[in-house]
Amino acid sequence: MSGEKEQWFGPGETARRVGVTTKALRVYEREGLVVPHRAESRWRLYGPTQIARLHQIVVLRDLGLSLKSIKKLVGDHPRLRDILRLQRETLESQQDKIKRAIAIIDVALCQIHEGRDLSLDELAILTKETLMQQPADKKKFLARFEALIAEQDPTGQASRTFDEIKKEYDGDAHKVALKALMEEASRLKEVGDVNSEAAKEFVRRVRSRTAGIRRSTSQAEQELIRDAYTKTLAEAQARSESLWFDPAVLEFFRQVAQGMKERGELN
DNA sequence: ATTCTCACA
DNA sequence: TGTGAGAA
Repeated sequence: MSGEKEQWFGPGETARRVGVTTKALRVYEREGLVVPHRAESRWRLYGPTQIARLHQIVVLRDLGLSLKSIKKLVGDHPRLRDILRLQRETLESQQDKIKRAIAIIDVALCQIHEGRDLSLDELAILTKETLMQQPADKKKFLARFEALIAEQDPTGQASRTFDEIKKEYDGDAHKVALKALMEEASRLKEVGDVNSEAAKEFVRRVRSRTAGIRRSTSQAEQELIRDAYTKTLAEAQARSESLWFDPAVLEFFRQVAQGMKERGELN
């Protein structure tokens, strides 16, 4: 083909051209990502194929991929699109982690601000409660939830409503407030009286917060979303996936609201 | 300016 | 996932 002879470089020159250290080259070799040729002298020699592969390795590494995943990717013939999708997912999950950490700090700061001094032990408990939840499962749950809504939603109106609800509750302040609400709900549910004044008061309070959403959403859409939720929950439980909320608490308040409706205590 | 191994972060 | 030391 071309008159140009194949060029072979020693470790130093190769490292310089690829933008890594010779140490790194040998780590990649140890992990089975590149196999350089050897001169009689036992010196490593890197040719065009090796250099090309090294370039692939460094670009994937700069994306934050582990050597182990890079090994799988360069060995196979992956579409760049698939690599980027994969990496996007892991970055998103890291982002979730950071967001949860911030939420924990916000809750702690909030309590300190109120004059309540947290011990490290209490912070540890807070961390366990908030950080231990599985972001992957949560995302999976929400994705399935949305998919089921879309399935039964020819006009797309219910999906738009769901999007709005998600946006509405996406802020950190809302998340902290929501967490407080869930804790209160959990305590009320432990009491177990669906007709207690406290439970009914709680329902009224939550409904007043969500009045706007309910007003702008048709009965049919609300039912559609409810159905999708029930199905998603059933599927998740069938796979015994962990959830970040307690479905029993929601069911408890569904009963409270049901009772109130039957007695005409709700509009 | 290279090889290898080992300890260390 | 690399780095630095030390011997060859």
